[in-house]
Amino acid sequence: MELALSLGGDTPKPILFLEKSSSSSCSKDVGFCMDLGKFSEELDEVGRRKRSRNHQEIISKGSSTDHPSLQLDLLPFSPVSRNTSSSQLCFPWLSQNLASEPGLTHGPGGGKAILDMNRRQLVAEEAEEGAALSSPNSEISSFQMNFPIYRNGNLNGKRDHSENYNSSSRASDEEDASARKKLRLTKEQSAFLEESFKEHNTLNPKQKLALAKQLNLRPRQVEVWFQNRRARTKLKQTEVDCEYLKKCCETLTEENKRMQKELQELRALKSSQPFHMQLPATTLTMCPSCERVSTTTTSFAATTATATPAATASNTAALHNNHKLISLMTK
DNA sequence: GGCATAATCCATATTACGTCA
DNA sequence: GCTGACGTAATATGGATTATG
Repeated sequence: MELALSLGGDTPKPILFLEKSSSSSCSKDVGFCMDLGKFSEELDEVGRRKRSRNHQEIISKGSSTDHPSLQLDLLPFSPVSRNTSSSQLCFPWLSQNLASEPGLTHGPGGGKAILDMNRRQLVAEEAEEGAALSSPNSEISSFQMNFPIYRNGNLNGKRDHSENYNSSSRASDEEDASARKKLRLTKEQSAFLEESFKEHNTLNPKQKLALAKQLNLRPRQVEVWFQNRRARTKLKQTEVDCEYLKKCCETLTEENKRMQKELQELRALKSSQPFHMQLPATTLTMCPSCERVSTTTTSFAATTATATPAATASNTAALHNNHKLISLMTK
């Protein structure tokens, strides 16, 4: 399915060619490649979501768009057919559409370059990666965007698995077609994505496409990167929160211990006091004005100490005021 | 307007690959 | 060279939201 990408949908280099062309396969003004890229991505997305459920849905989706020439040929790229021999992957529409495209006048051998690139990549890579990851040696590499593609750490020259992707080794490596490929982003790409993430941790479609174009990645890769980045951020935040709660727990435990100790001391003190000084006095008081009954709990000593007639009268007045307030509030 | 369906985006869990000690 | 740990790209899945008929 993702071979649609090899048409240049998500590949910046062909975009430069094709944006200028008046697309015969696309009725929109956006341009063949951008639109096709979106379509490819949609197919990719839908395929990813639906392929395990019902491949027929992909067909129906494809047929409902403005790109009737694409949908049927994309079907072989379902995981079921991942083991399909790359030599069997014939896409007549690819050569027809590109080679015969009137707008594709990009210098001598340009169309052939694309075809060659596609052919190489068809052989060299899984179809799903298609032309999104173009060979640095491609004739059209001069149209490279700001961020060239480096596979498998080739940037630093630490590893060079490129030979694993050439036709000779790959041809005998058909059984590996089902193996998942993993692109290691370059430092520049990661840094750029990080900067973008700082500005906004979610992407709208335009931003996604722009980033993808600028970084020479597929929009889906940008999307996945942001998803994973959000997940990492959340994970780290969770760790920070966990640490904070852990410290809070420790603090509270310490405080609990301290208060338990204090309680024990108070109990010990209480047991050493005379009985009448120990118990708090709970008294029922009736308000003489509204005849409300309220409970007041004070220490016996405090009760006796403040039980002068004047104080009692003042307390009664205050109590009645409280009752009036309560009555107003509860109305 | 209410409903069903599809499409899209996102979060989350998981897998698998690349790197390094 | 082998191996395990780790980071992370990629995948799978389901929920929420929105658009469409």
